[in-house]
Amino acid sequence: MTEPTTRRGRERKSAIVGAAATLMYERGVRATGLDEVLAAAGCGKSQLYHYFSSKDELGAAVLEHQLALVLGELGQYRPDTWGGIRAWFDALLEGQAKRGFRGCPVGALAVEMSAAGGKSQQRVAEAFARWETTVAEGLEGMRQQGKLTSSARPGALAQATLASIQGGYLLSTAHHDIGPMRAALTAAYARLRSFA
Amino acid sequence: MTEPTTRRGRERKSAIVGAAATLMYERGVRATGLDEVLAAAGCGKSQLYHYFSSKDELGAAVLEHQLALVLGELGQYRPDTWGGIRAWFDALLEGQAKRGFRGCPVGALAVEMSAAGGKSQQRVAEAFARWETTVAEGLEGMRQQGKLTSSARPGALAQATLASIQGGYLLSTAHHDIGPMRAALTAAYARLRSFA
DNA sequence: CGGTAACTGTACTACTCGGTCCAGCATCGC
DNA sequence: GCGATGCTGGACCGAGTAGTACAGTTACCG
Repeated sequence: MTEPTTRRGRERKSAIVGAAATLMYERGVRATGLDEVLAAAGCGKSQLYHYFSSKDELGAAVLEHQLALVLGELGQYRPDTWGGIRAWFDALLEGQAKRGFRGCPVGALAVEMSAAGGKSQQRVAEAFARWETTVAEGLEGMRQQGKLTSSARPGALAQATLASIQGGYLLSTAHHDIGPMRAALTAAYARLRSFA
Repeated sequence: MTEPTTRRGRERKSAIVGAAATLMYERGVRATGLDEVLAAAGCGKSQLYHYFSSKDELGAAVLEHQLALVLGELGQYRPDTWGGIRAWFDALLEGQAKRGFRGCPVGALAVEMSAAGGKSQQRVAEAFARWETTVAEGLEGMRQQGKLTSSARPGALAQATLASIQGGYLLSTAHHDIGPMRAALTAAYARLRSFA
């Protein structure tokens, strides 16, 4: 609700969002109690309601936080080169295994928040739109550089790629095995290469 | 817990699972209260605990119910022919739109249940394994008929296909738009055709 | 250094939800 | 018909949860 003005305030708010992000990612949004979040963040309830008007708004901040994480990682690579895409895919696989097969930091929240309807669903749609746009821009760059045929549709390709990523995460999480995600990303990469 | 022996008993149990399936699919597992389920099924709490020992077991029955739905639909087509696969994909798209972009009947539950851990997660893994096997068997048939090259790996292809389906559902649900799912399934089909 | 506003801890409330219990009703073999 | 068993309704309980109230502390600014 209120934006923090002091250094301490900013740190507290950030700690709350961080703790909430971890717990909601691991257990799910609805399964995470505010008391747990506060205990993990090491502060009381008044702070939470000083900065957020409801659990819903905290969820929105968490979604934003997780999206920034994902886009930040993507930003470390060149999504307009074949090597960059490949490296990004490898990083996704490694991250999923390292985090214990808990799924996509954004996608895991997305399913629950989409079902909730209302503003939550709208926020999820926007988050994915930003992710899709980032990927599509990379593909558009490749098309202009002649690395992709002019018949390639960056928007649709970006959506199909993201779908493979999300589906790969989902199956990998269900099986607690990286295999399905690797198969999904291999297929996604081959699909992109077919337009080279 | 107890299996019903009379006709009335079977109908009641079936009504409970059906109502729970609808509600859990629409709102999520944890967001669905037992009282809501019972109200929708038109019976009291003692029935539920006469047939199920916990909400968790009810969830397992719902998952089974939804998987049967999905496999039943798949069974209407010939998953070892190009036309059959195409028709199946079209049916998936149509179903998603018709049900109001609520996602995959199985996948929507899967995310929440996987995060819950324990037996729930195991059951989800098994459900997807059965789905994957069914698709893989179709592809294996195609390979033996020479419709797919011998280098094609039915298991991995089935996983990649399912990943595209799940990811397509997820994005389509987030955007409330069939476009992303269509893009995902188009890519999945093209990937399969590349082994023709 | 002093006042103001931001920040913080915690007790409390109102409510929801999973699960239990028990008394009563239907059903079916004999 | 009649007992045994399966089925049914709903009141009840305890745990947990989102959100509030309020009094006290800390940090910034002139």
